[in-house]
Amino acid sequence: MRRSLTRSERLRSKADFARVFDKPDIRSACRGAKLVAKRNGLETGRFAVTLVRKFGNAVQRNYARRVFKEIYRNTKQDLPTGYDIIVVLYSGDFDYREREQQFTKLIRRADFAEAKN
RNA sequence: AGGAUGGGCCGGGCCGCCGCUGGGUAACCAGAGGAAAGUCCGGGCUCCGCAGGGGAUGAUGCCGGGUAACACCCGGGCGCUUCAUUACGAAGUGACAGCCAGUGCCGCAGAAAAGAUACCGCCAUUGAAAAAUGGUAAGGGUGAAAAGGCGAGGUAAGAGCUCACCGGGCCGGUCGGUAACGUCGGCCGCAAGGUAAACCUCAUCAGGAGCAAGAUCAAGCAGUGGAUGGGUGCCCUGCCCGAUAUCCACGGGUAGAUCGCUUAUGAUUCCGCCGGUAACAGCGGGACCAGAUAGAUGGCGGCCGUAAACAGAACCCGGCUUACCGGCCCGUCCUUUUU
RNA sequence: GGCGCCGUACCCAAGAGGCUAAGGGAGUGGAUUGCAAAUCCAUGAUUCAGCGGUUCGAGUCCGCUCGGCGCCU
Repeated sequence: MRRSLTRSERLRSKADFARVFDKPDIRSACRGAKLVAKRNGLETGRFAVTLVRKFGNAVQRNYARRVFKEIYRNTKQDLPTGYDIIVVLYSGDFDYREREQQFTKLIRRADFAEAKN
C-alpha cells in the first residue's frame, strides 16, 4: 500500500464529520487527544484531524494537524480498513515522538475487533 | 577589544528518502511573511436604479511637496526635551488651526478663579487705645493657574508711574523665502488667565455595505397573517418602481457545486539610465512569482555553528501599530590595551 | 475571512471629568437562639482589564495592547 494521503482518503465535508460524531462505532481517549471512528462502507479508510477552539494560534494548529496526518500516513497499513477516523486534539504542546505515542495508545484502546461484532 | 545607545538590513542553506497543493497528456515546474498578525487608516473591486443637492455625523488640522489615496512618506518652519557649549550646533520629539464668534467648566484651598478682589501686611488721616476711613498691589499666604519678568529710578507707601534689558501686541519694508516663518525699522507700557483628546467655529474630505460582497446551477419545503407603500444600513429632498405588485411578521426548507479566485500585464517586481535635496516620478530592457476550501510547505537522516524567535496567504494593494531568536553594517558615547 | 459589543470587589452591577468609587447578593466577625434559619450591626477596591497620552486632576476623554461575547454563509 502506498504511504500517501490523498484527497479521497481525507474526510472533507461537514456532513461526513457530523455522521461520525453523531453515532460513532468506536471511541477512545488519552491525554491531549481523543479518537472517534465509524465504519464507512468503503474499501479504504478515511481520516481527519480537528482541534478544539482554544488550541493555540494558527501555526500551532496547523503543525499539530500536520504531525497527526503524517503519523496516520506512516501507520495506516497496520490499521483496519473501512473506517472514518477523526482525531480531536486538545490544547497542549507535544513533539512528533509524543504524538506518535498518543496515536498508538489511541489505536490500542480503540479495539476495532470488538466493534465489528 | 568590550559595553551602552540610536538607525538600517537579513529573517536559514544544501543533499537524500517518504508525502501534500496548483499548473501540465507527461517529463517537469512552482508553492506563505517581515510582520502573512491587530483590523487602526487609505484605495482598487463588487452590489445597492443614479452616486445628484442640503443637513446630521465622523475624520483631518503649521507650510510646501510626493501619491490612486491616506491619519502615511519626504523636505522645511516653530515649540519642547537632552547633549554640547567660544561659536556654528547635534539628536530626539510634538493631535502643531482658532478660547477679543458665542456658551460651558476651573472641585478643595484661597481675600479673590475672570471685565474680580483686599485676609495678613505697608502708608496716610482720625483716635488714649481697640479700631474706623482712605490709598496700595511691592511683600506674605492659597492654588495647577493670581492680570508680563528682572533691575534701577520714583513715592507717604506703592504701582509700566518712568527708564534699560528680556518677553508680548500692532503697523510697515522696491527685505529673504512659493509658503509656514524669519529679519529689520517704527509705534504701543502692554485691559485681561487656562481649558477646544469641553460644546463649538473655520477650512478640507467622506453616500452605504462588504468577496460570508455579488452571480449562476442543483436539491429541498407549507404556508398563514398583516400593511400600502417600497426602493441608498442616519434624515430630508430629488428621482424610480408598485396592486397578477411590493414590503413586513410568524412558520417551513437547504447548509451542496461552479464562477468571483489569482497563467496574474498589475499603484507588480528586478536591472540600467535620467530628473529631483528627498519622498518619488520618467524612460528602456527582462521576469510572470501561492491560490487552498476540514483549508496545501511537513516528517526522518546527514552536513554547514546548536537551526532556533515572532509567527501561516483566504479578493487584491499602499501605510500605521504591535510581536521577535540570532547575526551583520553604520553613527554617537564610555572603559581598557597597543602604536 | 469580515462586522459589531463589552471588561468596575467572589457574583450582579451604578457612577460618565473633582473631595472618601453608590447599592444588592455571597463571604467573614459579632448580636439574637437550647441549636439553626430569618433578622440586626460591622467589614473589605493601595485603584476601575493592562500600558501610554491630554488635563491642575482620568473609572470617565484619546490612542495602542490583552481578554471575553455576539452576528454575517
